[in-house]
Amino acid sequence: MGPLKMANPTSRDIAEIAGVSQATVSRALRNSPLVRKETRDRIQEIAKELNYFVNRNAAGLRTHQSNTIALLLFDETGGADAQINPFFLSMLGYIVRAAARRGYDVLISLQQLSDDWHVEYQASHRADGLILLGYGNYVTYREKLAALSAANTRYVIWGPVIRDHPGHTIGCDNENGGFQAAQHLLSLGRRRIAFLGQTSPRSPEFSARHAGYAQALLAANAEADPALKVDADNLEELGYQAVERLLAAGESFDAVFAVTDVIAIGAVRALLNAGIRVPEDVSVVGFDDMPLAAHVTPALTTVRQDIRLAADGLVDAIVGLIEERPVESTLMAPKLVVRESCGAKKRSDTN
Amino acid sequence: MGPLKMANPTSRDIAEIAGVSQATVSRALRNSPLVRKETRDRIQEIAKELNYFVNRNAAGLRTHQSNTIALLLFDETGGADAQINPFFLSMLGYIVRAAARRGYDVLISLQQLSDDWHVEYQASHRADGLILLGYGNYVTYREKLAALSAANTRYVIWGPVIRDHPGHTIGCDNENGGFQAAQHLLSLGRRRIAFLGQTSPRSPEFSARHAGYAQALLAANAEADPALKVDADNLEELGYQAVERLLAAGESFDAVFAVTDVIAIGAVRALLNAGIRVPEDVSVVGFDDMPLAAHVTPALTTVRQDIRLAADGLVDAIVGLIEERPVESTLMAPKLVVRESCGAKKRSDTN
DNA sequence: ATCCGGGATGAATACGATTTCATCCTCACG
DNA sequence: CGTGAGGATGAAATCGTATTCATCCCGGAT
Repeated sequence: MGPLKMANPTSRDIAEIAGVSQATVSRALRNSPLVRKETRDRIQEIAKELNYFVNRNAAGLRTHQSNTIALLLFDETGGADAQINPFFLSMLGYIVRAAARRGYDVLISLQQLSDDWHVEYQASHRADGLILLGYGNYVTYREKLAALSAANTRYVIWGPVIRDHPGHTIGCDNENGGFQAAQHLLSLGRRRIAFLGQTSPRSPEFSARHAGYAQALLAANAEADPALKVDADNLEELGYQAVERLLAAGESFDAVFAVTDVIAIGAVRALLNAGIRVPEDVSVVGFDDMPLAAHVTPALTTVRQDIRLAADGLVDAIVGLIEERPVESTLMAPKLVVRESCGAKKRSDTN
Repeated sequence: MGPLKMANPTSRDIAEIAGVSQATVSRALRNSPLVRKETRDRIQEIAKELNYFVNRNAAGLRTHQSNTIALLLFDETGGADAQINPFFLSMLGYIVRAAARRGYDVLISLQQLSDDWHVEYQASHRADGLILLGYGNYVTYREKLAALSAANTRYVIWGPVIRDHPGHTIGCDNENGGFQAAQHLLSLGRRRIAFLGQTSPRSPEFSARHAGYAQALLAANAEADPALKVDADNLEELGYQAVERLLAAGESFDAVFAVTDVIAIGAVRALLNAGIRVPEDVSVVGFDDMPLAAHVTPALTTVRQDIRLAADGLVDAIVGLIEERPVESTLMAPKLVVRESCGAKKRSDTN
C-alpha cells in the first residue's frame, strides 16, 4: 500500500509489479474474460494506485482507432473574427455529451470555405468520423462531399436532406417549418407577411423555409408579394438593415417571418427603433429557437428545431457508421413555439 | 502521373515509390534540411498524389506529443441537460482559432463536479495541456488543482488570480469591473443600487465583483444596503426571480447591478413585466458583454471582458507551458460598455 | 495410466512514425 | 593520389499497446 509512484508508468511496469506479463495487463485493463477475475482485480488496483492510464497513441496505433469524433464548423460569414453561428454553438454541448456517452471524444475545428483539411482528419487517424455543421450552405457542397467519400471518410451532415447526394444527413423539415410559421401568422389575421433571408441555392435550407412560407400563403389564397422578400445573411445587423430597407421602400406589412432567430432579433430592433410596435403593429416569427429567443423582449415566437434530438441523431449516425451499422438519413419535425412577438399571447411568464 | 492510389498509404509505401528509405520520407515530410531539396520535393509530391497523411498515433507515440489541447468546461448549474454557460461558449471559437494558429487541435470535454477525468487527459497522451473554464467556482478548487499538479499536468485556468495557489491563471480584474459598474450608476444619480448574484466563497469571481461594487458605493459615501443584495446563480430564470423577490419584499431601488449578463437579462424581464421601465425607472448594468447583450431590448450596458484577448491569453499560456517557456499569470482589465439599459444614452443604433 | 480439452498466461510480433547511429559518397585540400 | 570533412541517405532501435499463437496446467473421460 505504500505510496509507490513513478513518473509515467507503462503497462509493462504494471506487469512487473503484478508479477504477470504485459499481455495480461493489457487484457485485464480491458476487462477481458480471458483473465481470471482475481488477477484482473489485482492488476486494476495496481494500475489505479500507480495512476496509470492507457497511452492512447499506442492503443490507437495498434487498433487503428482514435475514439474521437471531429466536429467541423463552417463559418457562414467568413471573417476570421466572426462569432460562430450561435445555433450551432448551442448544439455543441449536446453533441459532446452524446459522444461522451458513447465513449467518444470530440475534436473541434473551425473550417473556412477554402480549407481542405477536413479530408485529413480521418486519414491521419485523429478522428474516426466527422460531423459537419454549416456545410449545407455552400456551393461547393458536392465537391467537398465527393472528396470525403472518395477518401472513404465517415461523415454525417447537419443540413437539408437532398435525394441522391453522397453521404448521410440529419436535418430538419425546413419546408414544413416555414409553412407552420406563415400559417400561424395568417391565422392571426396577418396578410402582408415579409420574408427576411437569403434564398439562393447556396442556402438550400433557407430556400426550403421560403418555399413552405409561399405554400402557406398560397393555401390561404394570399400571394407572396416579391416586394416583401428581402435578402439577408445570418447576422443580427443584416436583419436590422433588411427591415430598414423595407421601410425605406415604403412597403406596408403587418408581419415578418425571418428565416433565422438572429435575423428576427435584428428585425425587431429595427422595428422598435422606427417606432413600430411588436407585436401590436407587426408580428414577428423567427426560426431555430436558439437559447436567447425566449429572453429577448418581446420574447420571440419561433420555429423550434430540437437541438437535443438533432445532436443525438448526429452522434448516433456517425457512431453507427464508425461501427459499421446501417444508418439512414433522417428528417426531423420542427415545432412552432408561440411566445410574445407574434401577438397571440400577452406578455407574461413565457417558457 | 497515373492515378496511382491506394487505401491507406504509409510512409513506407511512399518510400518504395520514391525509391528512398522510409527514414528519408519521414524527414522529407517534416521539411528536414537533412534531405536534399529535390528529393524532398519529389517525396512531398508523391505524398500529396497518394493522399497520404501522417498517422498521428504513430507520430505521437514516438514523440510523446499529441498537439492537442483539451478544453475542460465545468457546468456550474449541474444538470446533464443544462446549456453551457454562454460566456464560455463564446470564448470557445477564439480559443479554437488561437490554438489552430499555434498548430494545436482542441478537444472539448464537459466536466461535472464529481468527475476526475481531467487527470487522465495528459496521462493518456490525449492532450498536451488543459484549459479549464468555470473551474474557479468550485469549493474543490484547490483539491482538483492539486491533483493536476501532482500528476504533473500542464494546465491554465480562466478565473480569479489568487495568490499562492498552484498553477497559472488568466483572469479579469473582477473587482475593478464591479467598481466601474457601480461608479457609473452612481454618476447617473442612482443611489439605491441592488446587487444580484451569488457571492459565496464558491464563486470568488462574483465576490470580487461585489467587493468592487461595495467599494464604489463607499467612495461615494453611499453604503451598500444588505437588503438590496440578492443571491442568484447564473441563470436567466434566477435573475428574474431575484427581482421578483426584491419587489415582493417591497424594497425600493433605482438601479440593478447584475453580476452576469444572463442574470441581468432575467432581471430586465422581471422589471418590465412588473411595469417598471428600464432604464427610466431603474437602470441595469450587467457583466461579461456576451454576444447577445447588445441585442436585447433595451440593449444592455455591461462590463466587457474581452473574450478575444482572454482566449489568446489562455492559449498563449498553455502553449508556453507545453513548450517549456516561462509563463506568468495575467490579470486583464475589464471595460464598461454603455448601451441603453443604464439610461446614459437614448435608444438608437448601438454598437 | 493416458489422453484430451479448455482455461489461464506468456512470448513475440505488428502498428507507423521519429530519431540515433552508421555508412557512403563527393569534393577540397595537401 | 590519399585523406578528411561534411552532406545525403539507410539500417535499425524505439515508442506502448493489442493481439496472435504457443505453452502450460489441470481434471475428467477412456
